[in-house]
Amino acid sequence: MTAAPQLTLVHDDPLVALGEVKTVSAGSEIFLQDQAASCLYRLVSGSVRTIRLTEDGRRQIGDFFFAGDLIGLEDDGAHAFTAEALERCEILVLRRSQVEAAATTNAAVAQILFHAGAARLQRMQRHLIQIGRKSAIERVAAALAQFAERGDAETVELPMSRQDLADYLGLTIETVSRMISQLQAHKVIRLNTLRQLRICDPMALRQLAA
Amino acid sequence: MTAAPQLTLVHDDPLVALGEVKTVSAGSEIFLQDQAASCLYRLVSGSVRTIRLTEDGRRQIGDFFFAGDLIGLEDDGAHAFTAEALERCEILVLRRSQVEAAATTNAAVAQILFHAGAARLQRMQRHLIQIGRKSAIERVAAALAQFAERGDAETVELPMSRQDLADYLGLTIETVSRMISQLQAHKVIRLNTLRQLRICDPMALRQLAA
DNA sequence: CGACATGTTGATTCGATTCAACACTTGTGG
DNA sequence: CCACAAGTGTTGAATCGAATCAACATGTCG
Repeated sequence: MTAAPQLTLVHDDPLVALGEVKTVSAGSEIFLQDQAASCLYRLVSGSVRTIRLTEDGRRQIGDFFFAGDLIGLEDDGAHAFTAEALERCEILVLRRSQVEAAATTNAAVAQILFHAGAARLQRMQRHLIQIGRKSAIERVAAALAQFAERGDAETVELPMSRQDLADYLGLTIETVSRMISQLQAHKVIRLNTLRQLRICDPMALRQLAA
Repeated sequence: MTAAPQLTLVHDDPLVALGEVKTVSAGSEIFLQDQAASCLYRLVSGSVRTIRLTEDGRRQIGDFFFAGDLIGLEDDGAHAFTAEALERCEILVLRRSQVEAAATTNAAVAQILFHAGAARLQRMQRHLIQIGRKSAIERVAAALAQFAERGDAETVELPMSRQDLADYLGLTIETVSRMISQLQAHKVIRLNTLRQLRICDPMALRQLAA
């Protein structure tokens, strides 16, 4: 479950031979909603959000991605979401056709795709429960706890805006803000800056995340 | 997107050789939450729901499955959900290890797994948006519209209870009931029985589904 | 420094939940 | 076959949590 360190990842990764690494600047798009999905992307460094905009302007964040994650797996024909770099990113760009071909001859590649796909589905299921059956405070606590798992320290970086968080959790920006304030008031977390916080009471956070 | 007729499916399916068909009676479990996920299941006939129960008793339906669907794809180590037959079902039981092995030598099998996985992810994304960003009436309308796509007639069978629908949509049973009543009052649908309805105004339904 | 974007906080409103009563459907045994 | 009971679904009234509307604070960047 825990991501291998980056360097190891890049060197061991049998996918590396199948594509090339590109650098993407903060805020720019990696692929667009409704575009043909001819590529897969392995995020080498940085962080990415996937967004879907509905006709009437509602916004849903599909997920946030970090180093090691495979992006674009769910898009068979066309991309259902737009992927945007939250900060400067390095991404390994892979032709979908090439990867699928490789998977039939190289068991390691097939393994990677299976596991990445299954992991993706499990993350989405967790996300579904978060959104479908949890209160505002639980959703925010769960999201923070989740980000904390990534960086193993108790210091959590939030590369995304409050609006992103809101659209990820199916809440409004005001509610997210209120819940974060509430967590602070209860000494569960402490904001260093708006985008960086320390988890003071991990137990309480996990409990709230339910 | 539209499921092939059952017979064709079973005969053409390269997975058939890899497993055996079993019959499951209504209400019984196909696999259990947190159980080791050693098998995949191809639903040959009938319908299935996947459920997750949280410690504190909240219930979330992962999805409903119908003939042709592949169940258990998302579960790499252990099953995140319990799968239960909504009615008498025939299921093709496949050893996961065997299928994965077959995928590396048989491109058709690999294809099936990729496509099924991608389709699953896309359904979940749609589900996520439904739950995260839609009102009660939109969620119910979207769910009915979705079921209507399956059976190509305007008559829709609902093999699941109102409670299932509620837990699928992240609503309460009362709200689901109210929304269905409302759709009836507006002549968008008409209940034949509690579990079977006719869509009188497909345009309006699609519009409400947003 | 000043301007604009981002985030916070408060007051009010609104939609969905909760609690409660009632209706319908289904299955069982007398 | 009917009576009854249990399960399932519907409807109404009151409540609650999150959204909305609005003002203000803070952070960021030219």
